[in-house]
Amino acid sequence: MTYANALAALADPTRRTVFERLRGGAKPVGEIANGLTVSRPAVSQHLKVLKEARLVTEYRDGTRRFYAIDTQGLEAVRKYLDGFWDEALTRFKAFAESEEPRRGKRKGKSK
Amino acid sequence: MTYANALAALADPTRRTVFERLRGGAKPVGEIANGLTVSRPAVSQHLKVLKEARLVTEYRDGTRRFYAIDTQGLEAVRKYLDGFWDEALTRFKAFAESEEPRRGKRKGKSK
DNA sequence: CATTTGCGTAAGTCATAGCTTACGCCTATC
DNA sequence: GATAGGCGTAAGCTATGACTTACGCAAATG
Repeated sequence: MTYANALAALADPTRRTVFERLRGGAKPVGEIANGLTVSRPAVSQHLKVLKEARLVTEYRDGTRRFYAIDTQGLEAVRKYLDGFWDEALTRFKAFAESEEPRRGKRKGKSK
Repeated sequence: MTYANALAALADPTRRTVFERLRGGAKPVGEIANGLTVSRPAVSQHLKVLKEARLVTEYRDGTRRFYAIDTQGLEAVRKYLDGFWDEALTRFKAFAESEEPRRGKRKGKSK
């Protein structure tokens, strides 16, 4: 059930920011934390969560710890989401959209 | 930023259960809540969150409210995740994997 | 028109998640 | 071998989110 951990990990905004900072490639913790509003220990804690969710990998070089994106967690989430694109689902969706207007008022407001 | 709401919505286990119950097609609230460990009002609150995240749509039939999966939220998340599959990323991943063993100990243990 | 069915919403409780500061462990360097 | 850099972890605080019960509203039903 890695997809569950990955979803929970990606749900937090600052943790997503940490994760997104790894887009360009592997970075040590200090560099990741630099410029963020939260403290460096907070970043360490986020990285721990991301690691357990298979979203990042870690390797050490001297005194530093480099973190890089791990595609395992991403793939797990992707697979989970793909399970909702069944033809049965989209077929129903088409049905609902043609049925709904007859029922009456759809709430057009966004938020 | 719908993907952010969708990720937050899918992070909760019981909310995911609610969402997954819509796989077979649209269902009224009572039917969704039936068999779950949480109360029906709790389900209503979850559906509200899912709706704001564009993960479900709602339409009414008499006194009932039917909920069905909305692919908008799913697509938003999918797009977000796809942004991490850049060639630059996978290229780096290959680099890291060839570089890492030389550095020494990789932590092979899972949890 | 009173009652029932099917919901959403309000209010309040409780657990948890994210943050901080303080501390301690490695590794490198002098 | 002492010092400094780079992190992870522990402990504690606080906000938030998931739940409950109580209530109220709209549509169907008699």
